[in-house]
Amino acid sequence: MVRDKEQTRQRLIEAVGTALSEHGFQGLGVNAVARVAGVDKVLIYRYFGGLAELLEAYGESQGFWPSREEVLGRKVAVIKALPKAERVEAVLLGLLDALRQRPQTIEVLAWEAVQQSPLTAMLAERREAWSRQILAELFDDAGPEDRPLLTLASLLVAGFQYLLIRARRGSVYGGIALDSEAGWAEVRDAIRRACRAGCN
Amino acid sequence: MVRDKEQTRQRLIEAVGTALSEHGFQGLGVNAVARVAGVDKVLIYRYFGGLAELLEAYGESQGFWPSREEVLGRKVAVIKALPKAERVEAVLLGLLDALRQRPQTIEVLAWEAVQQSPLTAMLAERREAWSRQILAELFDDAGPEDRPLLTLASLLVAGFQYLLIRARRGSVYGGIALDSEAGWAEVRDAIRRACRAGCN
DNA sequence: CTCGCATGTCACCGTTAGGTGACTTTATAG
DNA sequence: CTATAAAGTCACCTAACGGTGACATGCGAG
Repeated sequence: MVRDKEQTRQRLIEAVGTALSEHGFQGLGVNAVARVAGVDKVLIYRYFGGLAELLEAYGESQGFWPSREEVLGRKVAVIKALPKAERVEAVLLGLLDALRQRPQTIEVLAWEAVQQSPLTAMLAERREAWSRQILAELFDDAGPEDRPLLTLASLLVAGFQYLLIRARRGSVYGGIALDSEAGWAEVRDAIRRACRAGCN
Repeated sequence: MVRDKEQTRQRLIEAVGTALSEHGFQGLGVNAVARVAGVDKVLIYRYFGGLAELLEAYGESQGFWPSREEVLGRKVAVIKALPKAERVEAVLLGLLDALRQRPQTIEVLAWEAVQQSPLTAMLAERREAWSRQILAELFDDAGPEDRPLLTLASLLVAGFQYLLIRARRGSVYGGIALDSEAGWAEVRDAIRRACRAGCN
């Protein structure tokens, strides 16, 4: 044993991610996390106060939601110069690809969709704040007349997030092959088409 | 006590629906269902073999997935005469309204999205079969060139199903007010716009 | 009427969960 | 060296779960 409080805290936080990837948010509990961390569960209470606070720390430490750079690349200025519909397209496709790299985030999204608890409420609020921020940054020239376009964007995000959630375990949805790159190429194509519809 | 096997079976099946509406698929277990039915849990094993088979019976009894009439109204012939994009639009809007009337079905959809089990696999397969059937009936004239349109349709269905799932407990997603009729009107409008994009 | 079987009740088992108090070990300040 | 407080271990509690065997009860055939 190392007898180092900070390191043990860190191991617990990482164990949350591991447990999420391996067994999903179901079965995520004090006992499971402690088991994965190889640590006594009582330390969760001592160091964090409880599972809720540990999960909160996990949410802070990991940027479990992708950063703006991860979604947009480094070309924010380029994107801002595009017409609105193409801006939406760039954000959506970037977000899709970023999320596909983050199984733990998808797991949290699934959780959020299914359970309402103080923790998931916090995560949901953070996600909403994130989208408001993107909006403010990339669409500062948007007025009420762009509301339909932005609603369409949210609907499309909802759509591929749902597909990502189902792809964790299932392999096909509505004829789309979720386990093949070809299937996701079709999804990307559908997003592009839908965005073009938003402009008029 | 009534001492009527068939009636008790029926009460158990109905209790599944009640338990689903009241407490969600989480916490749906032998004990909970028996409690709601006001019946001893051992009867679930005696009459059905176990919870899985009881749930299967629930899936059969309730048309928990809406019928074609419920989605399309009685005007199938009229819809078939429309251009493809408008046909998609009619199906999607009909499905959205039908699902909004069926909280239990939405609960099952959430479940399906989150847990992979023999039962949810069966439900998922049934849903896929349903969509294949709609496709065959309404789009018998569709060729490979319509594949993008149908992918877009599936993406939009995924989108509003996700919104329906979140609307059970949350109230806002990506700026859309899920607890107000105005929010859903925006969603419907976005679906219409996206469908129009599919034709070219 | 009464006997037998179908119907329904009850008590109990093992397991797992969240949670807590009391214990042991180790680093370090004095 | 030693006292002490932090760090970590252990044993145990209650509750809920899925599941099962033994029991009580009422209906209907003979």
